[in-house]
Amino acid sequence: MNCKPELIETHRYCAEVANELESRWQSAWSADNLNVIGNPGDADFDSSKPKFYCLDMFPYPSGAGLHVGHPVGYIGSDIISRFKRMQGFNVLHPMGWDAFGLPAEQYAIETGIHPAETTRKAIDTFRGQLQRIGFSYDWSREFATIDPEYYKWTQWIWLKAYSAWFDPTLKKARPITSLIEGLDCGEVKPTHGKWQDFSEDEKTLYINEQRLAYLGEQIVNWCPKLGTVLANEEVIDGLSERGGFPVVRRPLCQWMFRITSFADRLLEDLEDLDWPQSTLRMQAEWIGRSEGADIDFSIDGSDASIRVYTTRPDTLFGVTFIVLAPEHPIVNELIESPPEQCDGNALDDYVTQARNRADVDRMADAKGKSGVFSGLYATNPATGNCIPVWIADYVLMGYGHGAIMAVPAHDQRDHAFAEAHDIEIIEVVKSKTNETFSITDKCFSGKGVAVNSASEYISIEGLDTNEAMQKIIAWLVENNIGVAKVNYRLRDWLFSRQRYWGEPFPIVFDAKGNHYPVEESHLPVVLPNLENYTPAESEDPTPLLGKATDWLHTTAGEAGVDPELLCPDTPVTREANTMPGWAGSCWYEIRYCSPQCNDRFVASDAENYWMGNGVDLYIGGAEHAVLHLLYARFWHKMLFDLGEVSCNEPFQKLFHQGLLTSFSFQRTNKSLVPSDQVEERDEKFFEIATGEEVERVIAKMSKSLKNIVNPDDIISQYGADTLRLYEMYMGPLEASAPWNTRDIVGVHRFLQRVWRLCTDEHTGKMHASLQDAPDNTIERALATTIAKVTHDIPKLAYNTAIASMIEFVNTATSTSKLTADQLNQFVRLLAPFAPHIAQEIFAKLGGDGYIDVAEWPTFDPEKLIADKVELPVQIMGKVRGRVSVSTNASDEEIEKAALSDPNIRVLLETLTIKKIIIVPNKIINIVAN
RNA sequence: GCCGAAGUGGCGGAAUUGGCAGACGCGCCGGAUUCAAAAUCCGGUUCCCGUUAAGGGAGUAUGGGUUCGAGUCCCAUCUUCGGUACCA
Repeated sequence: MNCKPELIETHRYCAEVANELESRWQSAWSADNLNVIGNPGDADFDSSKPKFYCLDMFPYPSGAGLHVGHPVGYIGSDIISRFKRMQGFNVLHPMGWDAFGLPAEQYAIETGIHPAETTRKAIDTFRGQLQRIGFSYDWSREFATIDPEYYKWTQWIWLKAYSAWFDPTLKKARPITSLIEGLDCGEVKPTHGKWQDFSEDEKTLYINEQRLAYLGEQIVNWCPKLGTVLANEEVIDGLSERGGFPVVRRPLCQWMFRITSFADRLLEDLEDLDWPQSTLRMQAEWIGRSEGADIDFSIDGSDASIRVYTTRPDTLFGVTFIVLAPEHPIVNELIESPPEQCDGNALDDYVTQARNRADVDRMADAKGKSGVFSGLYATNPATGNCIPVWIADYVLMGYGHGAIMAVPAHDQRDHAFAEAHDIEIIEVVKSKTNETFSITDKCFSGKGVAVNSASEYISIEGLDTNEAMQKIIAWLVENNIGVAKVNYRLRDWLFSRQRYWGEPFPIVFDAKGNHYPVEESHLPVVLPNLENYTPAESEDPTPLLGKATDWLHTTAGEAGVDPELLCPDTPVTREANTMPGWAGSCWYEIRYCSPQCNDRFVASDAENYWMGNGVDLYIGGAEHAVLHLLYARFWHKMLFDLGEVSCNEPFQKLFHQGLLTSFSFQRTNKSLVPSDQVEERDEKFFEIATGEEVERVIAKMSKSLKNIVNPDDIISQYGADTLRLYEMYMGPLEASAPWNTRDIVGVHRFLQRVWRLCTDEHTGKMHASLQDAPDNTIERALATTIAKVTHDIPKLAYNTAIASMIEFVNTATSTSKLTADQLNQFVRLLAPFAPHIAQEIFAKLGGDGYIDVAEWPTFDPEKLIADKVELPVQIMGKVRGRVSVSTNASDEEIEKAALSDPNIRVLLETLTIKKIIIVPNKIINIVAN
């Protein structure tokens, strides 16, 4: 007898077999362009078929390569894409690279290697790793944001915004020429003065101020030593996170986007989107629309006044002080000539300190409620009372007018400040429900009834909050003190960076500082090479591209400025700032429709077909819930208004995949131990160095914790199909779950059993045992599985779909009565999840062509209905027995069956039946006592 | 602080509208097979009491409530994770 182990193992589904067949089919798919999809107008493209545009958030290709967390969302999108293809959809499923960004630039600073070189290399690594997982991307549509043919159009879109304004009457973006025409013919009035009286320079200035992309001053965190601007989170206590150098907050003139003009539409249009509730809410809160009033407080002994914004004008009688942000314009004047009661030096110190603190730090000592008295007094217009003006950093310059009317009785922060600085607290709103409430202990910020709210000027005494607000606003307007106002938290978008590795702006400046756009024919403005990438130490913010002097200084003609605007030999300076990382990701979903189009940013008919009502499914991490998704929506709306795209919203349905976490180990003092320094003994974990027991906890995958898992390793051990299946089987796609290498064997064994259903492991041949006549149990199990998988895939409930397939295979294995046709149907169900093994078995069964284009199995609903059903019988909600009845039995029959059950009969002997509840095909509950 | 999400066996997780809690997988236990082991196949596996069994009790973070019936609905509390803006 021959029992050499290697012979027995030869035809078992294992890593070698998986890897062999996976590479073989991947090559075949690629050679036959299986996943290349055409566009409307192409010879073999059927545009009468429904479309499904399934998009992944494209990755930033880091030098470290993929880890197993990256593919989670990609596997999810691949499954539904393959499913839709089998259901007869035209599926657009592309992939590309978000390739501008800081890490490559940092690396270039350290090594001198051009970011393009490292980025291209990283892209190759990523592409290779993704392809090995067997995704059905149409790689012919691949592009990177750093491709000049791509960023040419990023620059072009920016020019569109530069050449547009927001028409407040039509509530949409329009070409800037329509503004100029409107102003010239008097249809549009400037916000101040008469257009005819404007000088040419004033006119230009005014027009420039109206552009959707405009130059504005913004405060930035400048670190002179590092020669760079830092993000808020990179600044800790006024020092740079990297190196600990001083950081100053100072204004800088930069390109901005007028996203605030679109605030209303960005908010309203959220309603029609099929997005996670939590994300919709986060976007809405970020936009932060509020209704209230602007109110002017006159300063005593001066003609000037302070304008504040409030959401609660009804609390005007309770205003006992005013607070200005340290950055408020009046504060500068105070420092220069301090009033009598104001300590100018102390104020100067406070303002300097506050200005250089990040908002995060201001937030940190919320309890301190620091502030300085300004020496000024203002008048409360409702009471005529004289109230002090304070300066405190809990008021931010970036919101409202940088000044507030403080109502300590009804605002948490004002209350804390008043307590700290001994300022009067006057209650002006009484809660309708909580009568025993004491305003000296804490504030009441809800709505209620106005009290203490009458004076010789106006009374709102006894009015409900809403009525009170209306009445006081009417009075404010009548007396020219204030006006109703809608306010947004959203600020205009700062779009300049002083970096190298980003898209250059297609714009130049003349000697006087006037700006001129580069004409489309001269796009792209290509990023010049630099000798080295280290920023220069400097007191003034300087863009890195300023080093490329040859490129920087040119002539209008060479740069491509319209000769009618500027004589071609005029010397000009190029814009040396670059666009931020967000730029490329703001419109990539559009470009995928026709990535090779070179006469337009997208071919209209392709955009029309694929974008239709927007991307049908957009999968990506929740960390992009606000910024990326808001910015992309803004660009899309702008392009829609200007007639460049056909729909109003880019992403119809959005899904966030969960974070893939990993295990880590924690000492008793809560510090973490890298995973390679821990050993497992008897299901307990010990730190090797100390022998101390450590606790296994969930943590993010990180280099320092040594708990990163590389998909390549998993594939070489089990194959790509096992990796795909495991990542989807771990739990719901939207939930975070810890990677546990131990569990992978489960799905691998499942694939082995699938393999064994048709393959003799000794010979590698097809089983002769496949039946001809279908068995009823198997038929029903198969129908159930088809129903479950077909139902679960559109919900992206892959874990339960896989569980039902496992159940089917277990049934098929234990009965061994499967027919070739049943197996064929089953592998078609499996194909979206584990495409390679499914394809191999499909081919072995004599399937025609590729399984990817085979038909999705259907089932006869009749087969799902059993003729008998077992019902649990409860007495007072506890299961005491079970009866078997026919599915269509009447309530009387069921009741009779339940009461005649011996167990039930015994139990009921001492009880009186009050009621019997029968839930059809579910349960019987006898109410008795 | 505020907002959002979530707490179910030893572990990952199942559970249409309130209707048999623990599907499926891992791990563990037992059996078949084997000289033996691996692999495979079959069976068991929430906890407690019941020496086995029949059976009983408890149980979905905690404490209340609604209901014939609650993992699911309501109120309060605790814990964890994610987001963040002292937003007037």
